[in-house]
Amino acid sequence: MPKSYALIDCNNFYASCERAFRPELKGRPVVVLSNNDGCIIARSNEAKAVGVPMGSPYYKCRGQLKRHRVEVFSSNYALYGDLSARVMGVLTRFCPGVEIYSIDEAFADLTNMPGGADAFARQLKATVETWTTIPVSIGIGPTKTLAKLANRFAKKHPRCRGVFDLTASPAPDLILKWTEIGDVWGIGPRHAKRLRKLGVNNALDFRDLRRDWVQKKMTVTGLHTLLELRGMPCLGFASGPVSKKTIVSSRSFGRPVTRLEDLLEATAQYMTRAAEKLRRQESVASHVLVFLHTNTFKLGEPQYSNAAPIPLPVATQHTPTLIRAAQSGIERIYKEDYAFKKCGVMLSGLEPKNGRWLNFLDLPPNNRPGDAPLMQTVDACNTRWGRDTLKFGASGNDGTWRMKREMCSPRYTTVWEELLEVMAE
DNA sequence: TCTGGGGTCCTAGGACCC
DNA sequence: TCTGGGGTCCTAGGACCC
Repeated sequence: MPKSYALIDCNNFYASCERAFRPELKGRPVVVLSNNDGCIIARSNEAKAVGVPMGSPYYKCRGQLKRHRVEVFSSNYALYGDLSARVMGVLTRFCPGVEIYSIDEAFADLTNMPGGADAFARQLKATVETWTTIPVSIGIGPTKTLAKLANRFAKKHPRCRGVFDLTASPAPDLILKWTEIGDVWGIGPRHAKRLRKLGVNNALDFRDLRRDWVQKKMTVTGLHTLLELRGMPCLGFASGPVSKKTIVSSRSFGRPVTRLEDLLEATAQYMTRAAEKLRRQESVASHVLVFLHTNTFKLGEPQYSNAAPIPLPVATQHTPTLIRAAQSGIERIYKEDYAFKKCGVMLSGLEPKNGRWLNFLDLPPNNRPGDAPLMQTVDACNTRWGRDTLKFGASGNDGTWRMKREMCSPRYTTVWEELLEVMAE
């Protein structure tokens, strides 16, 4: 029985979020910057139309943005995360199976939808937009890769009005031919370049290649893409949350950092975030990795980068233990007289908190009876009264290394003090 | 002055085991 | 002149994704 997968994708998601509480920005060019106001990472259609490039450094296109009177925002993940949850909430309410793929995308299984997938998708799109203000596009295909491809087509062709069902198309090959090879999901810039040299210019050309050749040159991942384009599902569909296998928290600094004390503070702060994510998915970590590096864009300056692995005797989710491990790693690899740009932590060797083998090392003092209730209390307070209501002294107070966010919009939906105010007369 | 952050999967090669 | 065969685990690096 052939499947019908839908890919629901929010249009210009971060830019659309900035408009949610600023309706006067509709029809105006809007861009959103990465952390530290570094690069342009989201653009409204109007910003794309005036030629603002994706991914380029903000300081390089400041003049252009000003000339076109583009509205510029620092990224506001509190807002985007919350609006994402609302969009996903609508999808899970109406679709039988939903796989949340990223902050702005989800797959849904629309096989055997009464009334047909296309009609259902149009209704779904209208509901998401009415309830959240976020515009979405929906592509439907017999595999995830083809649903992605259909989604791109839905976005680019006004006649689709935001929804395109490849399984109901009279000429699916034409849609494949229209899709450039580099725009196929799973084919990145490297493979695209190689393929173009061989005259493989679009999804249709690729689909008709020999499978053993593709497997040899592009490993089984390339083979999966090939088969998916032929309509054979190779990528699994996971409704429900999937636990991460690694958790990373890292940031570039707002200014160059040379002092060990600042690096230790930042490390504690990042580990606090990583450990929160770890507990949220109810895992424990048995391995910590810390890393730091100088600014690789500064070609004239002395460069240094290093990483330190720290195996833990007992897998844990206890923030102070994880902070101590990470800081010991930083002390090991720190060198004086370098201007550091970034550091970070990674947790790996993750296992479910319950349902793993215990050993005698799990006893005190490695695992004290008070540790778990302490972390539960900290998490509960921070959930109820806001992030960092309770925090660890090791992460400091107002370190000047913290990131730059000079054009941040209010956290309209997650912080009481920043709620939208409306005048009624 | 100013260039993001967080993931996954695959393969090759080294270390180590019997 | 001559130096096995078969495994596992780990890490680094490449490629891709949002």
